[in-house]
Amino acid sequence: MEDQSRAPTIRDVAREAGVSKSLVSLVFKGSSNVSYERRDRVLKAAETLGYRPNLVAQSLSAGRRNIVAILVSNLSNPIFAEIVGAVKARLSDAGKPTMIVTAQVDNDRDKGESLLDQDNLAMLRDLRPAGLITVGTVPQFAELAEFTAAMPTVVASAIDATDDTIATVRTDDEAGISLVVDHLVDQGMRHIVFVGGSGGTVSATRERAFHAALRRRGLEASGKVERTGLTEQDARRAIERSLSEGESPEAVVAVNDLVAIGVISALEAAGISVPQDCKVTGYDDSTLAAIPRISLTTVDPMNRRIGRESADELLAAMERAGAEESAVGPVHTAPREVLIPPRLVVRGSSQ
Amino acid sequence: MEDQSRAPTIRDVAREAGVSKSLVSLVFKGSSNVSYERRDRVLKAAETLGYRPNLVAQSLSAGRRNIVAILVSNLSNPIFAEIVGAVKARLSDAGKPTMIVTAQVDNDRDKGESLLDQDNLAMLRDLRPAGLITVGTVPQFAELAEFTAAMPTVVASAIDATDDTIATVRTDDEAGISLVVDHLVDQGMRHIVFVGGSGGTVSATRERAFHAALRRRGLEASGKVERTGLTEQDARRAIERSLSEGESPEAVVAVNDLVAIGVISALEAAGISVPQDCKVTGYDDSTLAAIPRISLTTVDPMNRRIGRESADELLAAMERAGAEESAVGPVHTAPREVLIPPRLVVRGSSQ
DNA sequence: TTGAAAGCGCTAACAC
DNA sequence: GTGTTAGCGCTTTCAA
Repeated sequence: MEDQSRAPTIRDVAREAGVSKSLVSLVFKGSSNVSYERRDRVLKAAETLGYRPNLVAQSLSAGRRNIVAILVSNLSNPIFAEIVGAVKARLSDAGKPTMIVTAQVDNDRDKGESLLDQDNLAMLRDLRPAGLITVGTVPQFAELAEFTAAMPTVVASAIDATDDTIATVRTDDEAGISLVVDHLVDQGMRHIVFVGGSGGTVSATRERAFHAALRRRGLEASGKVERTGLTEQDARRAIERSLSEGESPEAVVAVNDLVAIGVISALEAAGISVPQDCKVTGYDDSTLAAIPRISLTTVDPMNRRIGRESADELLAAMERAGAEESAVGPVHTAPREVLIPPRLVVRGSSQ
Repeated sequence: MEDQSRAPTIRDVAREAGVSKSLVSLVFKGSSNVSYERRDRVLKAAETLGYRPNLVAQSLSAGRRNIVAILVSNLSNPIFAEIVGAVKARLSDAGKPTMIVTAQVDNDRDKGESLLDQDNLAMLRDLRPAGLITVGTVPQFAELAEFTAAMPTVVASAIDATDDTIATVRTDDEAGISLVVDHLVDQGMRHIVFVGGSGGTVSATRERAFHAALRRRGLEASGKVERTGLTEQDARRAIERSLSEGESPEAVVAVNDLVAIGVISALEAAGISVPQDCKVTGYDDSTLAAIPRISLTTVDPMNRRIGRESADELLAAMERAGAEESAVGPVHTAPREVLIPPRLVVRGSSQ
């Protein structure tokens, strides 16, 4: 048993193997310019000592930044778990260690305005990751400029990108909204209301898609829009208010599942039963939607695929960045906006 | 505008202020042994240069480890967001920067067995935080031994602690289960079934509490137990199976909200309506429970309070650890197991 | 191929 | 009070 009082360093390994520090470093970098015999000695020594390179020291020592940071918008959306899982799996396969940190925490003190977690960002910055993948809509995305300027960045499942050096991988909102609108129109629905968020690019995009889809079916006149917050409660209150002052719709296309559930709650509280009197659809295919008591027709954004392709985009961007250094001119290919075709999931709320 | 090509270092600040590196370091540490005039000069210089200490370098340079790590079990439970939010708020107030990382990711490749994310742990280890708070049940908790041995640790909302140097802050399961059992028995229920997980300390603890509560009401004979996985689907299937081979219960106490919802689904699929034919309760007071279509009677574990008190425990433990260094003998107070009294939330599923 | 030496940005004795 | 001097663990020229 070795001395466990302190983690072994590269120096310990060097001594044990009877070589220099630098040689050990080379071996762990996977350099090919090391004789087989010495590489073996080093590896053996590391093994017996239980040596593991110190990532912090690696980060500090200029340049070497192998790790990829995954910045998750927040902890309150289980959807992100799928995306992050897929991202991580892909990156692992490519030999890239990842670090998952959250961008923001739901602090009830500053209710409403969500803020970036500066502590986390500071740490991340000093760690100098080789690349960054943000998952979900990150508040104040522009504040990440020092990251996005310094390393390849991919935005997954959001429309945050502030400039065209950032690739985006997200659901094809147009296609998704089309799916539900067509599904409803095919059943004879004419007076359809879109319930979306009041701010945010996702809501805006889906709202636009809603109008486009109606137009395509020759129904541009009959589309109405209701804007609310993006939670079940907000949606419920907004619909309750709106019901009290107008006629009830034939069908509702909600911007996401949570809002859809709020809509259903409000409708049923007003004696309008779903789907008999009004059909409702969501977007996300969250676990909620599948619960029989809810049984919500929704759009599956294919989160795992979003994650996988985000990782691929980042890998490609990192490769490009690497090539650029050794090339004469910039080998820059414009980063892409990858739209993942979604899938309609029909359940009880719409038929 | 200063040179933006590289982040300013302590050296730049020292030069700008006309002092030595160490003085700058002292100022940023908040040492009182610095003349007012020089402190001011340093602060001014830092300001104009836009200097910010490099956390990685600080971590590496022995000893100084001011940051607290918050290790979140996983990304799929929104409950954790509340706890983490409260932890972070408290720690921030105490001037402790925090870093939130996830312990594990739902990787569908190793379905079933969830594993610790070794990349994240490696990074965390090398960062040498001053303290650790784990939130939720962390798989393979024993593997965190090198952390728990090296720094004050608090387990929030789980029963993971492997030894008595680790404090635990969690819901008082006994009290919580008592609340629901009493609520049901008071309504005349006699044949009550507990549906819990097959592994895991939380399930075991609540199951024990279930029996104790029945005993207290003189009903020890009538309690039955059904063990399943901890998801809605698992629970649904288990109950469907069990219904096909036995009589239906008067009431069900589920180990958590998700399981409760699975139970409700299975019961209603079998034509047993809730709450008319069978009452059901959950545990967690997740956002799900409040949705009108679900309207689940449940136990609110007071997550924000769990978070707050976890932070307090850690702060106390860190203080003790600090004092210990300068004291003659160990000033060790046994770490506590703090039980937070929960609150019954009565909704439609039980009345 | 290998080793020596100079840092990365910061902290912490130790002197002055 | 303030500056000097060693490192923390690692990478990376640059010679040999």
